Amino acid sequence: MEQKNNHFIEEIIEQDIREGKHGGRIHTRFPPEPNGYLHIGHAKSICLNFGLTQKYNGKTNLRFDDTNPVTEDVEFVESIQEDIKWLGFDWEDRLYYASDYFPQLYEFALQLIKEGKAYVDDLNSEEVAALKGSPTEPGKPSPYRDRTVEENLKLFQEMKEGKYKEGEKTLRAKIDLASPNMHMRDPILYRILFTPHHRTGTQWCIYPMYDFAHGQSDAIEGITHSICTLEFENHRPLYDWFIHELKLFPSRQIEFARLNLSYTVMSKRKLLQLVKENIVSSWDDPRMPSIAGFRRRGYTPESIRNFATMVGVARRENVIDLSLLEFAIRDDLNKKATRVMVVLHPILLKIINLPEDHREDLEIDNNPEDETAGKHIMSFSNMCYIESEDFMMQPPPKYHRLSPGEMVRLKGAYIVKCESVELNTDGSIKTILCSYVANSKSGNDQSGIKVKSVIHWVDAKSCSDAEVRLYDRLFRVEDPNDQQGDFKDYINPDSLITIPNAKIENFLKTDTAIGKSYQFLRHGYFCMDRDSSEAKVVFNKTVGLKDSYQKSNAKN
RNA sequence: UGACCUAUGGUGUAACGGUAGCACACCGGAUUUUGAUUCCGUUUGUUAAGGUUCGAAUCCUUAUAGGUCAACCA
Repeated sequence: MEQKNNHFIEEIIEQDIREGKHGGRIHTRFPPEPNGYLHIGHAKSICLNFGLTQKYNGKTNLRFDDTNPVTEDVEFVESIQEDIKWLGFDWEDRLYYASDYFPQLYEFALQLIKEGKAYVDDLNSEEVAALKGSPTEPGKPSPYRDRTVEENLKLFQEMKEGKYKEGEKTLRAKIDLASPNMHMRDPILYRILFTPHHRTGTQWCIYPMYDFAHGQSDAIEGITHSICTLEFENHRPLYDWFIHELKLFPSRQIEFARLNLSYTVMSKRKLLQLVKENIVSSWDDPRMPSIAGFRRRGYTPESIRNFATMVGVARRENVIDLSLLEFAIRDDLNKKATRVMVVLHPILLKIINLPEDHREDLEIDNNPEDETAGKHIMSFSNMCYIESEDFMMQPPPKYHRLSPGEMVRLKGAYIVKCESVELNTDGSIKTILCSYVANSKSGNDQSGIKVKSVIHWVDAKSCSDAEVRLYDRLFRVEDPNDQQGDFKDYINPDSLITIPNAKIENFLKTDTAIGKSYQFLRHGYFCMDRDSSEAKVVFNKTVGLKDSYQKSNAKN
């Protein structure tokens, strides 16, 4: 899916190339914190960063911004790498960690102290906050702001040696307490933390703040275009201050608007809450907007990359319609997915003018969109299951499916006519009794009969059972963040409906592998879930087919 | 009521002072052995008011609305 017009970041890059900035070199990075799984918003950023360097022949680093050992974990380091690879991007040999730079960052801190531009503060967090002022009032200096260089050097050394407790001391930059930008009011550079780090263990007990690590990490790696989301815009003057004071490589930070998707939440905190409180089964629950969730749901990397292109890159806040993502996956799977027949809510149909022992093999197209996809065999007898909603005793107007006296085609098989029904004692339908039109065989129809509808079916004598999990949007409201009360009050109670005994054609039992996508004819796209076993196959609904009949019904 | 940022159909996103276009959604129609796909078409928009200009979505001013910032989180 090519985009014709450049977005604003491409414009900046092309101008830099024209002007020969950094010798025309383009180098970006994707800098996740390993404290959760990646979500679709990260996917946008990954596609942006790696996509840009593919387009302009540059390089993209993967760098873990792991400056807070309290929340970070190797589980996330691993899942993040897996998700980026799955999306189809490669950082080659450029896997870095901000923690790799701890020694150098420490030297940077010493440099600032020696120049009188940083000081050790004894105030606790409440006291610091109290003196910081507010956006409309200037801050006040800490009583420790004017310590001598020697004293600061000694105290910072002692902080590093573990002589002080967590929270007892911090290192702060000495910038401007009256700045209208709160980030310039003597930001904290280092804090004391005794939690072991997932990579450096107990080697350090002082850790740089993100603001003191991120920009310098970019500079160390020679990142030319440091792309991040809008909320870091106010931090840029601080990063530029560090670059200037420490005389570092001048990476240029460019901010863009993060992705928001309707009917879901995107904050890591809220996603973590859904997992921790068992509202979803795991980080890769198919209802989660995590990359792992979409993967398990049956989304393809191509569809997500196309989606990322279609949403565009700009600087205004946005909420993308879920329907655009659904379009992207339907568009991709329509071209790729093998068509099979699965009956979700079966009702028995018996063909009365066929012998009890009739058996016939029919050839079914694997994909009418792809001539090279071939065919598969489906067996046919005098008994089959059809979808219960494809039959009505008293059909409403414009109902094209089966009802008494009416004809439909069984997809890939014959035209059948409903002659009567057999009822259970409670009045419900036990069996639909039909005659079939012998010379109407699919592909060789001599009957001349035109039917209004073609319905799917499976052979009742050879089909198997499968569990089918029908997924729908996780939230009932478009913007769960913008509601009264807790966002969890707006969970869609029907976001998962499990059908324990759907009827699947035999081919599907033997052909499938975990993660493989199919189109269940007239239903939607499904893929085999990792919960499948020999005894029971499980399918996840990726997305439904568009359904103009249901839509017109909903209107009436 | 501080600083910074943003404002184009329902949702996104283009138009680089010169015909407001594209995608999704929506609504019609054609085709169809998936009420799918495909194809065709309709409707819908420059936040407001001034200014500059032959000409403004675009430049300037003001207003309005929204976002970000006062973690020892990132």
